[in-house]
Amino acid sequence: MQQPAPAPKPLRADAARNRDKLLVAATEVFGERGLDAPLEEIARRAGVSIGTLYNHFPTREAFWDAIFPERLAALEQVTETALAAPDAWDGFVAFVEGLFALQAEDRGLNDALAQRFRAAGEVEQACHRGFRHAERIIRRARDSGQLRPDFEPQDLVTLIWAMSQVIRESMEAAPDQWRRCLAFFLDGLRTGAAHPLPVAPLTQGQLSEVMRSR
Amino acid sequence: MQQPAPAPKPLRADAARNRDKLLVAATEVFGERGLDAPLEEIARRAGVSIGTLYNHFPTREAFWDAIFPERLAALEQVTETALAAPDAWDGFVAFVEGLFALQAEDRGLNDALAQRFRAAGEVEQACHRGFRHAERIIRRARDSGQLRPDFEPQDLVTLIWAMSQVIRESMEAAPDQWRRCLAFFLDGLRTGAAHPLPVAPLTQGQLSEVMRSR
DNA sequence: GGATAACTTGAGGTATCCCTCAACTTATGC
DNA sequence: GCATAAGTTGAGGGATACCTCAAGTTATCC
Repeated sequence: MQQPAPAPKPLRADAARNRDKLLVAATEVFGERGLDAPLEEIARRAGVSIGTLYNHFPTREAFWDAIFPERLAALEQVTETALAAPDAWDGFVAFVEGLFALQAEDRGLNDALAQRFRAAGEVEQACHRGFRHAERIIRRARDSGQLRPDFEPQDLVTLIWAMSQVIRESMEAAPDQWRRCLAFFLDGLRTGAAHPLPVAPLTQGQLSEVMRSR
Repeated sequence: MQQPAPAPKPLRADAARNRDKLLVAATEVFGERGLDAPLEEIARRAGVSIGTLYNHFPTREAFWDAIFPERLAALEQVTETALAAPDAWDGFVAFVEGLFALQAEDRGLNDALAQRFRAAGEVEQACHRGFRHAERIIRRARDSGQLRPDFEPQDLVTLIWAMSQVIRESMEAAPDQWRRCLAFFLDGLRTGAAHPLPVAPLTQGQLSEVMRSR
């Protein structure tokens, strides 16, 4: 029923070793320098020629497909913990804190979630699933009366944009600052803090346009 | 007492014309594409060779020094309006809204204020002055009891990082979204909304380190 | 150990952007 | 008008990064 891979094709021993070295290097390099890091740096750090890199990963995106599922699994862990929290607000807070903590650990993930790079394939799938789960966390917190009722799931996207920049800029000099910024933001998301909003949330169309570009 | 310019040197008529065309083009190009726009695009749009561009503006920063003082004057206008507001909180809100509205109009200014590029010379001076004024606006709003007392002037820097990314990402598809995001944030900055913060504000040292890098 | 398919290599072509400078053009003052 | 200083030009050299492919190397199977 699932037809997993058309032709798994076992790799030759040396090729498998090189693939692994490339993946390790790519994880490091993307994590440190972001998703636009030069591929040649990855090849160099893996101790492999640029040709071999392209042999195993014909595009930059192929790396992402190989790297991010694991990272996004960590995110799913965060999601589950959040949904399991006895208090809905605490769950919501745990979710965003966990999410941003992951982004703060990995510049590549930060770039990916901030939509600074067009996700495709596996990564896009996982993002969709993640967003679906986030919706549940948001609705639950709203229904409990603690998260302000006009905070829509789309607003999470905006929040991620905002925090991703704070994380990026303060990463070296003050790696915890994003928590302070988030705390301000969260204080504005409590029902008791809510004042009328001046602008409607992103529409579905705007959302996908925003995702499409770049 | 002031010794304004060591040698003003009147330009030849055609040179002055070219300089103007370059400034107009640079304002457009930086405004549309950000501070890392290719200089060759500016020369092209000015209808002038790349050599002439370098003749008038030997570095990218020279353009900024020529362009931004005017833009930053608009910011000073915003500042004054904010300080003149009868209500201190309204003044604070007017200040941040005015600031981000300017950033939303001009990708270059957005880049500059988000510290995405090392400012130097005139621009840096103007930023310092602007920050000094912002401090007064913040203190005034705190003293009035409306802005939460633990919001420090340094936190404005973080807020600017956050909003600059939101502005950049939503610029085309939903150019007003930043106002919604800011509204959430502002609701968290009212005294009534305040909960204890988990992290201390940026120290002076961290602040200047952050400014130094990139 | 040899044949063969699998894999690796890295020089080199493309592209973009930076910046310079020797040769040319033109405004200006006499 | 003409001499000259002022200004303009754009080819070209330097960097960086992308990606390809013909030639060379190596694991694997018998």
